[in-house]
Parts: sequence; C-alpha cells; structure tokens
Amino acid sequence: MAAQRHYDELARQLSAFGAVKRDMARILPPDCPGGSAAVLTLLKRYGDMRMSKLAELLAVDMSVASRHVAHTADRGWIERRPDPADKRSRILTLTAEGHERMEDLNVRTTELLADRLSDWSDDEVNQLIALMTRLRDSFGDCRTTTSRGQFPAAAQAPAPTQTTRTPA
Amino acid sequence: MAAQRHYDELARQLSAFGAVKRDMARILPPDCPGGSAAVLTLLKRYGDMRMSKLAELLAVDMSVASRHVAHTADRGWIERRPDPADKRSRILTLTAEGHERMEDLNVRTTELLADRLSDWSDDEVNQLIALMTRLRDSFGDCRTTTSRGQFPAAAQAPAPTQTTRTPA
DNA sequence: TATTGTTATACTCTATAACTATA
DNA sequence: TATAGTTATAGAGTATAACAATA
Repeated sequence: MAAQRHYDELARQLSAFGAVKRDMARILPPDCPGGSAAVLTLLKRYGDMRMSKLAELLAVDMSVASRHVAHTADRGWIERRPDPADKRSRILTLTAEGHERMEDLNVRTTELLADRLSDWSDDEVNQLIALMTRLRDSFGDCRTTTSRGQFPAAAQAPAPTQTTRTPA
Repeated sequence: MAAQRHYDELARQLSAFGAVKRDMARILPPDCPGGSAAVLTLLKRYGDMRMSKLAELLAVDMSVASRHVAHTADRGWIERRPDPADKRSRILTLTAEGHERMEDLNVRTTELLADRLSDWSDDEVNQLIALMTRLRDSFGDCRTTTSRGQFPAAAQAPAPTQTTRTPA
C-alpha cells in the first residue's frame, strides 16, 4: 500500500503517457492505424487464434477487435477461416501480405525505439517492461472481458514464429 | 541500446497499456471526462498558468488544451482571466467549484489505486513512476509542442497548494 | 511578421446495444 | 438459453488548418 502522494504522481504519469503512444503511432504507414498494427503484431507473436482470444490480448471489447480485424482482412493481411470445431468461431491467420506488413512495422518500431531509447540499458528496459506488465495485471485482475490467463505466460515467453522454427 | 526483442516487448506493453488508462477513466463523474480532469489536476498542482503552458504539461496540441479548458470553464471549475502583461494570453485559475471537484476526483483516484495497488510496495510504485517519467523524457526530447523544461522539476517536486501553506 | 488562443473539420479508438448464427 | 461474432451508433481524444487579436 503506497502513500497518497505516490498515487497522485502515478495518476499524473498515466495521464500524460498518451504522448508516448501517440509518438509511436506517428510512424505507422497511412493505411495501417494502430489498431490494425496491434492485430498483426499479436497474430505474428502468438499465432492463429479466435476473435475472442484476440480481443482479450488487445484488452478491448470484442466489437472493437472485430472492427480492427475487418480493416486488416479488407487489406488482405489476415484471413478469417471458419473454425471446424465451432461454426460460430473464426480462426484468424496472418497471410503472406500480412507478414510483409509486419516486417515493415518491425523496422519502423525498432528504428524509433532505438532512437528514443539510445541511452537506456537493457536492464532499465526490462525493469520498465516488468513493472508495466505487473501494473496491467493488477488492473486486469478485476474486470476482464472474458476469462484471462489462458495463454501461456504472455509476458514472459513471447516470440513464437519469429524466424525459423515453426513450433506449432 | 537494448536488444530488438526488448523493443518488441515494450511496444507490446505500450499498446496494451490503454486498458489501464480506460480503467482509470471509468471512475470519473459523468460530466467530467478525462481531459477536464487532467486540466483541473495540473492547475491544482502547479497553480495558475497560461494556455500554452498547460498544453505543454498535457502533452497535447494547444487546440486540444483549448477544448478541454473550454469544457471546464463552461462548468465554472476554472476562470480565464486576461493576462495584463500580454493581452493575447489568458491566465487559467482554479475556482472554488474547481477545488471541490478536485477533492472528489482525488477521492475517486485514491480509492481506485488503493484497490488496484494493494499489493504494491512504495518502492515498486516509485520505480514505476521513475521509469515512466524517464520514458516520457526520452520521447519528449525530440518533438515538443513548445520549448519544454521551463517548469521547475515537474516530476520530482510536485504538490504545491496541497493542504495548508499557500507558498505563492 | 510572429505568436497566443479559438474554432471547424476529420480521423482513430472505444463501449453499448441490437442482431445473426450456432451451441 | 447462452455464446461467438458483426454492425450501428454515440462519445472521447487528438491533430491540422484557418482564423482573430495582439506583440
């Protein structure tokens, strides 16, 4: 239980943190807004999944996820195949075009962060990641869209279909 | 210079961090959206200031700040007095009603954070605050709305007109 | 001519609710 | 009846550009 003063300061940081996100968003290509980029990133990282799972990872309502997915599907970056096990569901898959788009996004993101974090150490970045992850958990424990905690160690063990080795 | 993998993870955290902010926004009273709350918080904390300074602290374009300020002024929470030294400028001042509103906001924020951060130590909260502050600085160094760095130690020495003692 | 602030416009993101199809 | 997903609608936040008043 931290002191009142710390709460104020944390609230202030959260409030002004949007500027960082907006700076990140500025480097995105014109036809790929942040929502689409997030969809592609998660599919690249965790592999095929259903709408509901994607919505959970995005931490938004499924209606919002549906919107972003529609945008990316319209551009041919992902495919929505029917789930043979449950005809209500759709399985999302990154297409070849989607992978290309991701390469581009990765380059842009890396360039930006390499510039902005040029004087950060690995350790500091790791600390920040760990604390942000923990904060998200602390907030997410209460009101989650669905169940939460089904994906294996989301923050600890990322990077599935990175280069070679198709683990699934 | 951190590794590529860390960049990806940090970008992921930033992307999903919006959920935390939305959780914070949910506790706001109906007639006081996040933008208005931010205006009141900054005026309470740093005292009277001009539009341009407020926009800088909010880390948004002045047109956006003008909008939020208009909303709070319409409700009588702040006053916009002409600056005698520069008739183009307006000095923003928290009214008595604005102070009342801030009391309410403080209670709500504190309650929420006390709940969410119940198992956080002071030290952890401080670490997170410090790293978020540093990240904002790293990003803000490049493209700032105006000059930056005019306010004395924004993150280090907050809390001006807290309870008693009117330092100005 | 440059700067402070306001307003008009457009875009992104979000949630709620109503709806379809399937379980 | 309950769940997966889509769509319509509305609200908040933001930036750009055009504008007014003043420096």
